[in-house]
Order: sequence, then structure tokens, then C-alpha cells
Amino acid sequence: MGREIAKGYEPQLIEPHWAEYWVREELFKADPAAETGGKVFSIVIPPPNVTGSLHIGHMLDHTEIDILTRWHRMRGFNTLYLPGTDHAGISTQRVVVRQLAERGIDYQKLGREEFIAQVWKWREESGETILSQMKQIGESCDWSRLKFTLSPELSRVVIEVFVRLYEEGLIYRETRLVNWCPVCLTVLSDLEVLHEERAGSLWHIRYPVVGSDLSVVVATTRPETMLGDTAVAVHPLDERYGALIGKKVRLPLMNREIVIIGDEMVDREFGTGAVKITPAHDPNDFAVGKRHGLEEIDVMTVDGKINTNGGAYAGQDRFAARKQIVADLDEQGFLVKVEAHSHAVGICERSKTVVEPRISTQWFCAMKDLAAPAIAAVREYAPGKDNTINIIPDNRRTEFLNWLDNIRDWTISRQLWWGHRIPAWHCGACAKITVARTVPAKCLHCGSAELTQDPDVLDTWFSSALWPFSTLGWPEKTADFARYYPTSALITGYDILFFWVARMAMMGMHFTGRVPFKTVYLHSLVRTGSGEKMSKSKGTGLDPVALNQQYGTDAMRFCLASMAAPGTDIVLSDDRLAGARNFANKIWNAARFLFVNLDKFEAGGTSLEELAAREVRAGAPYAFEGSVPLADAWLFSRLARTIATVNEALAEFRFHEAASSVYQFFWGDFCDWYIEWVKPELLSADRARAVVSWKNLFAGFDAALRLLHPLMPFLTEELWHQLPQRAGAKSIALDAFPEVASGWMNAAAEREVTFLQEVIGAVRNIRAEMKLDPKKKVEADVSVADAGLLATAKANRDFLVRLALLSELRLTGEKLSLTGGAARSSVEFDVRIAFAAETVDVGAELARLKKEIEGLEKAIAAKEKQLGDDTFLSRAPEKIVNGLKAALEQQKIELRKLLERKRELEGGS
RNA sequence: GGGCGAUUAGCUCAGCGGUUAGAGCGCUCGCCUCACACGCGAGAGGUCAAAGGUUCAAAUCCUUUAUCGCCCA
Repeated sequence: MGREIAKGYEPQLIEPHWAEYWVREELFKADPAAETGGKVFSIVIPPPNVTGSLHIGHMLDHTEIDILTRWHRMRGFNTLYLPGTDHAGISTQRVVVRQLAERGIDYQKLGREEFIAQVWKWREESGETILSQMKQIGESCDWSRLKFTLSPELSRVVIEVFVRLYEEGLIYRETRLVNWCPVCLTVLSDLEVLHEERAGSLWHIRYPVVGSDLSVVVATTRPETMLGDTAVAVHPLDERYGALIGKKVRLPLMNREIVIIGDEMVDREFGTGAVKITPAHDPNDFAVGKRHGLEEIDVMTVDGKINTNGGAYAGQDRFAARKQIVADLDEQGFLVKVEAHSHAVGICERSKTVVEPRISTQWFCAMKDLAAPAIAAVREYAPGKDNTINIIPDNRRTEFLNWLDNIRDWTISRQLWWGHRIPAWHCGACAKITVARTVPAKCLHCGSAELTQDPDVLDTWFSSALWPFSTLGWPEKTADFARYYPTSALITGYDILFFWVARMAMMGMHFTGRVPFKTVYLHSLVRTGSGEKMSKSKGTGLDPVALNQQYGTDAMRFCLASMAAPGTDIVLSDDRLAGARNFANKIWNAARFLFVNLDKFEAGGTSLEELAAREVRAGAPYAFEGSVPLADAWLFSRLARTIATVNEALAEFRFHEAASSVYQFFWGDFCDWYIEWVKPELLSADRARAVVSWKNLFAGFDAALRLLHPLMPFLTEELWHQLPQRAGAKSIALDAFPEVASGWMNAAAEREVTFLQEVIGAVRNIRAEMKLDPKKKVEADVSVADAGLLATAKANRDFLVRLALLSELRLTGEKLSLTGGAARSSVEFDVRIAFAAETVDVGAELARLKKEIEGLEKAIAAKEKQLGDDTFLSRAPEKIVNGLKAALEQQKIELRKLLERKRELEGGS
């Protein structure tokens, strides 16, 4: 009694309850000891920034992960979805530095320890944001296994790995030219430098040759670096300059003599063919300098100002200095000309400032040996082949391999405080380095106790690279590691293929000998309407939490899933979201229909348990008087098809296909046809007939809910609980995913129903075209040539009458005169609705007929041509030829009917 | 400079050798039909960017071009 639910679906009213319930009941806690016949599904989250908040990209990523996780769990896999966060070195440090600065505090003065304490404090305050958001949107994580990259537990793994790599000679410390960010005040790896094409200038500067009145003109895009020039280089075979090699030029502004050298790296075609050499500030020049033993003069401070080596320009910012230097050169007559020149500029990924090449001593990780097994794992992938990695979509595979084939050593140290401090100690006595797992008492080399720990921390991606095994307890031999490693899949955006995926593959292979994941699915990025990557800083980001509030989390999930075709970026729009929200509402209202009518039916003395207990649902489809009603047979056949499609689609990460398939089933088949069809049966006077109908309806609805659950967890959980469940059953998420029962597939039923739908469609079409009063019932004559289909029509007369809104239906196997009314024909049937001649718009009818005839004639001509072609007949597969022949026959029948109809109309007008 | 991807209905996108090319939204017409107007019913709308080629057969494969986007140097 009183089962009626609200008229519209209001997600805000039910989501918080279930979100909280799922966490409280620990429903998704994994048990490595649980036996599931070898079926294991494990996935680790791409750890979001601990101090961040959920953005639309996470929403997509987490939706896909959660769909797969719930789907596997429901199919009886031992399932783990492991959550966690990343300490995000540079960005977190930047945020806290800025916050302190706003309070007038200089973090440098605060000191390392106090600063780190401040960051932890900040983490306490905002570090839970993203986790609580993940709980809010109902991600089916095992929260008892929550991990954090900078926790003591995971830090130990980082140290272990660092020490091992150092001992293996794969980590080393060296002085070289690196990418330096003058704003973040740290070195960056190559990957963290973005390249941007920018309009700049090419300045041509005259360097006078010492002891002659000749001069050499060099061209540069960064004139300020001339302060550190230690040579001018020309190509040794360049006739213009050959004689000058070995001579000296006087460096303008600095008044320093530097040598002219010959080096084959110089491009004779570029600029003037002579280049200034600044070994301390340019990668190519650095190499030239090493070859020629040139002095390296560093003219810049860490924060991008000219230092004391820059003479009069000391203290000026690099860009101010550039202007000043150009002006001075011009004034002193050294500036020959300025050309517009566009060139690639390195930009810091975080601060967006121009990166400076800088000579610096850093820690590096040698990559060649680490890369080899990862390359092999991806290159040798074949379905079912052990210890290989499948990358989807596979065009990313090539990208992955290209990058790894050309990999360069990784700068792993960072001049930050927030991160894993490098476990290396410098000896004050012998200056050598001691690397150790715990704080060493004395120098490994000279025994001195005068040790200071290296001030640098590790690149954040270093710890992320260990994530799939560090989170499972490695290097201990834990039950989790044994059960859940390698993980089943990694789902992440293609933008971190190199940063993260490649490095995990390398570290995983190196330390465990196993791939860290069997499949990598790289999803799309969510873009704005104008095609840009969404970004909070540009104000183009969408806040998923706000959108979830507005449309419902299920709608958001469904929307993202339905747009997530592999390899295509997603452009999210309000329209699209509204569509998904409408779908949720549709499901809600289908349920509402069930419960409203059930109230009425239960009043007759039948209980819900009799109609929809679990055991009852499991027994569908039910027969009435010995046979399953056509509507039910058809529904379960459609359901079976949908289940198969969803399973196949999800197995291949084709989320959009799974989504559209359930959408079509639920809205198109279940609501538009099935519910409409069985409405009268549900309250039929024949109680036994009604009971059968109810049982099948509930069974179909229940299966649909379970089918929908991975996509729309909240709504389905809510409605599932309104059906009778086994005592103690806690969640639809722990129920079984629907499986196709034997006998569900029923091609005959589908063919028959398609026929009935077409008849109804034909009548409805006439009604609409004739602009009939939608409530007015009409008489219809229907002729069906095929005896079987005629029988189907007769058996389902009530259905036809009701959905086509007929006052009378005359069914015949005889040919039908189509005169004196409006008619529609298909291969199987003709339908005629009688009208007074003047009500029929003959002109419109003829126009419609003509158009259809033209299309048909074209199709028939094309087929006849093909079937008349001997080469086609001999080469095309039999199946195609037969299909074509059958289709041709049908189209010929259709055409004949249309032509007859046309003649009649023309004759009658 | 090297590589990759996109170009299909007004919009956003599926389809990626085989019978008259699909969806959602938007649009047009008609309906508040007792689950749903976040709805129901019926429609209109596309020479699948251009040119060439392979094939019995091309939106789908290949080549070139154009436009747009991404990645790497």
C-alpha cells in the first residue's frame, strides 16, 4: 500500500543517503582471501592532487573506473578499486607559498621544517576535499585501503626504490645544463617543459674582430645571453669565415675578447652563418663548449635576474636586461638589424614562465635499461599473452613506443621542500655521497660523521611511478600484492601517457618483473565548446559537483559515458546533460508507473512478494495458458540482446556503446512499447493473466535496473530497494549483473513485434498526415499476405487497436482495395483508413509517394546492376549476394504497391 | 621540422569495406492520453571536406590537397 513515489526524479533527495550508506556499510571492501574461481579485477586510481578538488576530467576518469569496477563486481569478480591521493610537489608547494605570502610570510625565512609543517596543516584542511567529493559521487572504492604518496608507508617504498636504483647504478648525480624555472626555483624534467611557438625577433649583432677592421655578425633570439658568450662559432667549411677561425672578437658591452671557433654543428644557412656561443645558457652551446673546452660563464641568478657576471646589467630582470642590452647595442652601433622571427619557447608547465637552460648539479635516473622491458611488454602484446600490456586505443601504442625508443635520462631531483627527500648524505670531510635507507651515522667512504642530507626532493612522478605496487604493499609479500598485482586495467587520460603510464610500466617491470597493469585505457579529455582543454585558471572549467547538484550524479555519469567514444575528446554541454537527466527521470517514472499500479493491484489481495520476490523474478519469463505472451517473449529477447551488447562493449572500454544500448532498450523498448503494451493486462479482470504480466514486468524491470547500475548507481540502488530482496541483501551493487538465460533470445518474437510496430506506425503516420484529432478513433482495414503474420495480427488485435487508436480493425489475407481513403503499404501489409475523398490531400500524398518511389527505384536499380555483374556474383560472399537478392525482391514488392497506389490516386483525382 | 588525429543532418558526435548512413539535442506539425510536458505521437533534414586511386563493392582502405586540433623535437 502506498507505494507511490515522487512524480519527478529528484537526485538531491536520494544521493546523499546512498553515498553515505555505501561508505558506512563498507560494501566495497576487498577481501584478497575471497575465492572467485580466479576471477579478479583490480584497479588503482590515478591519484589526484591531495589538495585539489574534483574537476570534470576526474569525473570522466572516475566514472569510467567505477563503471568497470561495479560491472566486474556484479559479475562475481574479486574486485578492488583502490583510492588515494598524490602529494603533487610543485603545485602544492606553490599554493602554500602563495598563501603564506598573502599573510606576509616569506617561506624561505620560515625554514624547511616549519614550512613542511605548514603544508601538512594545509593538507589536513583541504586534503579531504577531493576524497569527500569522491564519496559524494558514490565511487565504489575500498576506503580502508586509502593511500597517500607521501605517507610514511609509501615513503619507505620510495626510499627502497631509490636506494636500489642507486646501488644498481641507475641513479646518478651530475652537473649539466638543465631546464630551470625561475619562478618555481627548481629544475624541471623535459616533460614538464611545454613548447610554444612565439613571435620573437632575430637580432643581428656585430662583433668586431680583434686586430682588424673586420667584424663578424651573429644572429640571436636571446641577446641578453651575450653577457655570457665565450666564443663565436662558424662552420669550418664556410668560405666566408674560414680565415677567421682562431682569431678573436671583442664582445660588445662586456669588452671581453672571445675566440672564433669552427664547429660543424653551425647551420650555414641560418642567420648570418655565425653564432655566438654561450655554454652556460644554451643546450647546443653547452655541447660546443664541452667539445672546445670553453669557459662556462653563468650570468643569471636562480630567479632569472642578471648576476654579477653580467657587469653593468647585474640585478636586472632577464627581460628588462634584454631590452636594455638591445638599446645599448643599437646606441653603440653594434646592432646591425632586427628581423621578425617566430621560434619555439620552453614554458614551465606550472608557472607558465619561460624556462631558462641552466648549469646545475642534479640527480638523474638512467632510462635506457629501465625502458627496454616496458617497450617489450607493449610491443609484444597479443590477446592473452602473459606479462604484456595492451594499450587502447592502439594509436597511442605507437606514441608510447616512439617515446620510449628515444627516451632520455630523467631529472628526478627538485629544489623543493614538499616531497620525498632524497636519501643521500654529503660528507663534509671527503665530499663523497652516502645513500642509505636510514639516516647513516657516518660516511660510507671515510667514516666521518660530518654528514648533511641532500636538500632536494624527488620529482612527484617518481613516487607515482611506483603506485600500482607501492599501494599493494610491495616490497613485503602481502596478500593484497599476491591477489591484486598486476592490476587489471589502468584508466587515465592520454595527456599523462609519458609522465605516468610509461614510468609505471618501467618501474613495475623493473621491480616486480611483472607488468603493473594488463590493459591501459586512455580516455578522452573533456573540452570546452570552443575545443580547448577545460581549465580552471582560464575560467573554462565546469564544476562537476555543481553540475551533479543540478542534474544528478547519475545523469552526469551517464552523459559522460555516452560520449566517451575511444579516441575522441568530449565536448560537454547543458543540452547533453539535460538529455541524460531526462533519461534518469524516465527510469524513475517507469518505476512510478509500476508502483502506482501495483497499489491498485495489491488492493485485490495479491502481495508484492508473490509478484516480485527474487525467486519469482528469477523464473521469468512466465507463460500464460502454456505460452509466454508475445510482449514478454519479445521483451526478454530485446533484453538478452542488450545484455550481450553491454558486456561486449564494456569488455572493450566502449562506454558510449554500452550507454546508448541501455538507453535504447529502456526508453525505446521497455517504456515506449512494452509498458504501453501490457498496461491493460496488469489490471486485467483475469487475475491469473494479470499475475503473469506483473511477474514478467517486475523481472524485466529488475534486470534492467541491474543492467543500468554500473552507469547509474544511485537511481538504481534506490529503486532496487523498493523491490523485495533476499533477507540481509544490502545493495544492488552486490547483486548479480543480469545474465542471458537460455531461451530469452527469440528471433521469431522480434520479427512479429517489428511487424506489429510497423502496422501501428503506418496508422499513426496516416493519422498525423491527415491531421486527425488525436483522440478520434478510426476504422482501419489491414491486409496481410503472410498467413503467419496475419495470425500474429489477429492474436494481437487489442494491442493494434489500442496503440493505433482504432474504432474497428478489419484484418484480411485478401488483397485490399486502397481507394477511397488514405493508405500505407509495406512488404508485409497494406493498411487503409477510409476518408471522404475531399479530406485527403491528394497532392501531398502524391508528392510523398513520388519521393518514396524515387528512392526505391534508385535502390532497386543499384541492386539490379550489382546482381547483373558476373564479377560481383563470382567474388562477393554468398551471404551478401543472397541478402541483396532478398532485399531486391522486397523492394520490388514495395515499389509495385507504391506505383499502384500512385495510379489510383492520379485516377481518382 | 617529425608524428598523430579530426573533417558525416543546424549543433555535438557514433558508424570505419558489403543491402535506401544513425543517435542525442535543435527544428516543424499535432497532443497536458489517468508513469513521465525532464513527456507522447508524427515528420523534415546528409552528393559522409575536395580530387584521384585500389576493389565486384568505399563514409569506411590508399595517395594528394585544404582547414582545424594535439603530441614530440
